Order: sequence, then structure tokens, then C-alpha cells
Amino acid sequence: MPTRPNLSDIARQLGVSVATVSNALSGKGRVSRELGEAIRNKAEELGYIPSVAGRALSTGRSNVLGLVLADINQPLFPQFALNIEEAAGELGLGVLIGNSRGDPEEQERAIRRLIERGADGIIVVPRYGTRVTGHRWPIAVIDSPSSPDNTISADHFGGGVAIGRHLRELGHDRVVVVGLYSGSHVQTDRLAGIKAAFDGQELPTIWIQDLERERGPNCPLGLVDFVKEGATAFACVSDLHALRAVTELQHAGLAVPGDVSVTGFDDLGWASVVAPAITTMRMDMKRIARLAIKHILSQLDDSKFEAPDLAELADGVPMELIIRQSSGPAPRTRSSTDQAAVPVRSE
Amino acid sequence: MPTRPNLSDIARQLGVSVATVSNALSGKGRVSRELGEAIRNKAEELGYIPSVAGRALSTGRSNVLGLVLADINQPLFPQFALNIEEAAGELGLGVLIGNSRGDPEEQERAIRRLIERGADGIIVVPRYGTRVTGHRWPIAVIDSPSSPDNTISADHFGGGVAIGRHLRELGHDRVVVVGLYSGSHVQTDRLAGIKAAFDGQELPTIWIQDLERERGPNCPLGLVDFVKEGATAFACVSDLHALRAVTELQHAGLAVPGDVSVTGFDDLGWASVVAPAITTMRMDMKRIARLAIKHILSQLDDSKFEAPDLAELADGVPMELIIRQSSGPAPRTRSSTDQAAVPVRSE
DNA sequence: TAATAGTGCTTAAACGCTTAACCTAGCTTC
DNA sequence: GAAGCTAGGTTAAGCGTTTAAGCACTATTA
Repeated sequence: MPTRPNLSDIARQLGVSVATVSNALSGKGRVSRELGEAIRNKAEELGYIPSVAGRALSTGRSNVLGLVLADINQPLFPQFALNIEEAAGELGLGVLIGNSRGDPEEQERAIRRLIERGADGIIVVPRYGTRVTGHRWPIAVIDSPSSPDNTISADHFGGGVAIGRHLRELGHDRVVVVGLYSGSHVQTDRLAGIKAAFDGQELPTIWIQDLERERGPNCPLGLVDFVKEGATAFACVSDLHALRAVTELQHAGLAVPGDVSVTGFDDLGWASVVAPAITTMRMDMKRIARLAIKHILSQLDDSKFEAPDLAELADGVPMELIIRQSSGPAPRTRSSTDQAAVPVRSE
Repeated sequence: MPTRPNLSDIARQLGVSVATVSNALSGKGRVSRELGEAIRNKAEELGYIPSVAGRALSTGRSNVLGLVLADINQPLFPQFALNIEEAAGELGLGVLIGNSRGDPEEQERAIRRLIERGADGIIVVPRYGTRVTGHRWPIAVIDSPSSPDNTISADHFGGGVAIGRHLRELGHDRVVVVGLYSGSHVQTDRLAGIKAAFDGQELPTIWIQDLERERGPNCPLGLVDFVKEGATAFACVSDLHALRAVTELQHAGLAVPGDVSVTGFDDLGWASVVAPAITTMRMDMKRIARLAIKHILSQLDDSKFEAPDLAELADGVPMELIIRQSSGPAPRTRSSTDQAAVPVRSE
């Protein structure tokens, strides 16, 4: 264990006081140009690294943010983590991670642990529909504009509208919506947006969680039946479900997008490499991460940061439509007697 | 900003010294049962949370580990992060994340930043083939047994053998191997294992990165041609590539596993929900995470932890074969004249 | 020429915790 | 009944930083 040089090492070697060294390096107090130079050089020479602990103790700020992520099934995990890490890094902040395992109680404990560890503020990407309340610590919640405690998020509704319009423009009028769980505001908002693009008409909806409760985990979604009944597109609220849909349809011998279109959400890593590549909506993660951090920083009383105007973003950060191969023109409308013509492989 | 109670608050209210309170709560010094009780109760009542900064400054230990992850394209990211977070949490350690963006230099910087932030040790999941050297700080590298600086990892070679045997037992003898990049020890080890299962014979190999350099990113891998020439299975070194293969084959009208089998590696989150669900190899992440952390802890000079016997695990932590639907019996050997019979959709 | 202002630095306290060293009873022991 | 233990505390120093306050000059102003 090498022992790191500290301020007093520098001070001693230069015959000045510790305070002066501190001032010189932070650029705060009054130090002559030459001495300042000398101190900085010496610091460089010794490989001085400030002690965060010492600084934290003195200033009451750790310069560390806590990030609480729902669980391993949150497919956006890496993107959240890395974007926040990056945005934090730009401001000289570190990111401590916590895992809520998708359990509301664990989520509370995770927040607590991070606060104990000295996090100046917490960013929470909550479990579907979980509330994050009663904390007197600076917190930013990334969820969905319609969620009760939401701080900042993408415009999931608007994203739904965009993808709905896209399908409509391709001539689809028999669209089935696929979600995981109706308790998630993110999902219900996306879904509502899609419906809005179809003038608010009710669209047949598949909730995977309900289905799996009935038929067992990882069960087929029975999409082929919907196609037989005339569905021409599946609009999924996540690329994960889109992937599931695409493979299930292909596995059954249907062509995507030839026979039926599929769209997703979130532009997950692999969405562009599968065949067909998935048409999807992408969040502006970078911006969301920056806003979340700024929001926390503005809550720290001594902050030089002004709160981002969240009101202005009440609808959320706009999403971007990424058109790829999984969505195409609706097949010419099949007459109802024509249904049997859809090729379906038995196994 | 609520101001947290500290040791002296407790001490003052109870009329004892700060040292006694510290001793009582840590259970180290000598404190009578009754007073100990009283102190713990008071701490509870006031909602006392120890200050990590104070403790860190005093003990020289931050109880925080740094975790450096390659980049967003590292599909195992969430699993690494959460397993390490969990294993660390059990020991009262926090996890600070760093991002190397897949760049060796950035990786060095990330390590440095984490050390500056006071991390007691660093766990690195390096970019393919990157070396992690010259650090005097406790470090654990999770890579592959054959990598130069590897500390602990899964037995990728053994995993390759297992999946190779699995395919062989299913009657496959024309296997094509799919990897991303030959510079990754993880990948080359897996690949070598697969070959070993086929008595070391050379198997046709697709390196995706080479292919993409030629044909552009996200290009088709041309797998159908291999099938036409008699290949009955694709053994991919990652589920990501397996997914790409499955969809590409299905998209072309081939049945998986009816016409051709596909296997992956890593049991990524979605591997079980696609159709067909992907046969894969799973690492024992929990164990790897624990060993990595233990290894770091044992390097701290005052440690009560003894170093895990890494020599014993020189081959790596065994992997587990997860058989699902994407691998099946090899189709009856087609005579070479029979090749045209393979149904291939044009688009 | 005396008050004022600015410059460049030092002193000293504070942040919250840990820990070695010390003190004081009360108790044993021979 | 003096020496030695032990239990149960206290004192005080130290970890590395920041920062308000102070001090000794020199330069400026009226």
C-alpha cells in the first residue's frame, strides 16, 4: 500500500503553509503567480492526489451520486449507468451504484445505503410503478411524465404517438399492442401514445405478464392467431418484446415485415443487428442524464447550479424514431376468407 | 439539507465521551452491557448514520470498490455490475462505477479516477485483450484464464468443450464457429474449447468484426451459404451472435433447430424468451464476483481475509450448460446433390 | 501624512471518526 | 495491606482538507 503524498508534504517541501497549498491548488485564496506555479509543479512532481475523504469531511460534500437501478431485467441498465456515469464525470462526480432487485422495500434500503455511503444525492430509476417518497435527500427520479414522483424522463407518450403514426402511414390499421405489465407508467404512457395516433381507438393489447402467469414463463405469445384474425402489425413497448415477437413470428414461418410488421422501443444494443433490424424509438439518454444530475445539484443548498426548468420539459424529453427493417407497408388487405392462405409452419 | 446526527450528539445526550460511543457501536473497546444498550438505543432513536468520510479519513479505508467496465456493448454489463454490487454489499462495501468506453487509455484513466475517489481496490472487466498493468493498487481482473493479467474468470475453454460436446452428441459434424474478434482471449478460449470437443479439428470460423469491416456494420453474416454447403450448426461465442444468427437464418426461411442448430454463450437476459430459446453456457457470476472481491480484500495489508486460492481455480470457474430449443439433432445428412432442397426465401 | 485598500501569506479551527494510552475504582491475592 | 488485575470508562491525537480570520507589508488616496 503506497502512501500518497498530501498537502502537507507539498507544504513542507516548499516551506509554506498547508493553507497556501490548498489555496493555490483550488485557485481560491490569494497566492502569487510564482508561488502558485511552484506549488502546482511540486504537486505534479509528487503525484499529488487530493483525498476525497478529507475534502468530504471538510466540505460536507462527497461529490458522489448514488444510482439506484431496478434490476437485472431492466434492459436499459447499461445505458442509464454509463450515461449517468459520463455526465457525472464531466462535473467531477462519481457514481455509486445500488440495486433494488425490483423490490420496493429493497429500493428504499438501497437508497438508504447509498446515503450512508455519503452520496450527495440519489438518482432512481424505479421499478415499474414504484413510488419514491419521503426522502429529505436530493433525489431525481427517472420514470415517466405521468408518474407521481417523476423528475425527468423521456416523452414516452410522444414516442408512442410517433411510432403509431409511422405504422399508420405504412397503411397498418389492425395493430396489436404488446406490453409487459400495465402497472408501469412508462408502458402505459407509450401505449396511450400509440392509441392516440390511431385517434384513440382501442387496440387489442397483450400484457405479457398476465399471459405468463397463465401459461408459464417464456411462453409463446400466440401472435400467429392475431395475424390469422387480420392483425398486420405488433407495436411493442420494448425492443425486448419486439424481439420476442419477431422471432416467434419468424419461427412460425411468417415474414417480418413482409407478412406483418413489428416495432419496439428503446433501441437496445442488439436491435440493429438482428434480422430484420428493429424499428424503434430512442431516448435522448445523454440529455436525460444531464438534467437529472443538474436537478440534484440544484437541490444542494450551496449550489451554483440553477434548477433545470423541468416545467418546460413537463412532457418529457422528445424521443427519436429509428426506422429500420422490421416495419414495412401493410400487406394488401386480405379478405376474411383468405385467412387460411397465411403460411404457418406447424412446429 | 438535513444535518445528520453524529457521534458527539449521542455522546452529549448521554453524558459520555465520544470514544465510548464509538466503541459501543463498533463493539471494539470495553463498554458495560447497560451503557452499550443505551448508546445503541440512542443511536437508533436519533437515526444515527455513521459518516463514511470521517471513518475513511481515520482508518484510511473507504470501503468502496471501483468497478471498471469496458463499454456499453459489453452485453454482460448488468450481470457483472449487479453481482459485484451484491457481493460487495454483503461485506459492507460500496461499488463505484467507471467506464472505459472500450479504449485502453480511457481504461487507465478510469482506474485512476476511481483510485482518486478513494476506492480501496479496483475490479476491471477489460476490453477485449487489453492489458491491465503497472498499478500498485489492489486490482482484480476478470477476463479469461489464458489472459496475461487475469485474476479470476469463468472456464471459457471448458465451456467451449461442453457446448462442442453437446453439438457432437446431437450428431453435428459440420459446425461453424462465430466470434466477434480474435483479439479477445475470452472468445479465443471458448473457440478453442469448441474445437477441442471435435478432436481439435479446424472448424470454419466467422469473425464478425472482419466481416463488418468489409461489408459494413450490421451486415448479414451470409450464414445461409454455409448451410448450403452442408453446415448443420453454428456455435457462437456469445448469445448476441447467436441471436443474430437465429434471426438471419429464420429470416431466410430456415428453421432453427429443424434445419440448423445455433448455440450461444452467457445466457443473456433475453436468451430464454426468443423463439427458439437459445442453448447457451452460463457463468457462475456470483462466485466470480465473490472471488474477485475476496482477492482484492486480501491484498489490503491489514486484511483478515485470506487470499482465495486462485491457483486451484487456474482453469477458471466452471460454466453451466443450459440446453434450450435452438439446438437439436442434426438433420439427416443431405447428399451433396440434395442441397438445392434447402428452402431459402429470396429477400 | 495619516487613513485606507489591497496583496500575499499564516494561524487555527473545524469536519466526524478511530484508537492508543491513560486513569480510576473495585476486586483479588498472598 | 500493598501489589496487581480487571472492567469501564476518559483524554487526546490524528486522519487530510477547507476556510474564516488575522497579520505584515506595500501601494494608493485625500
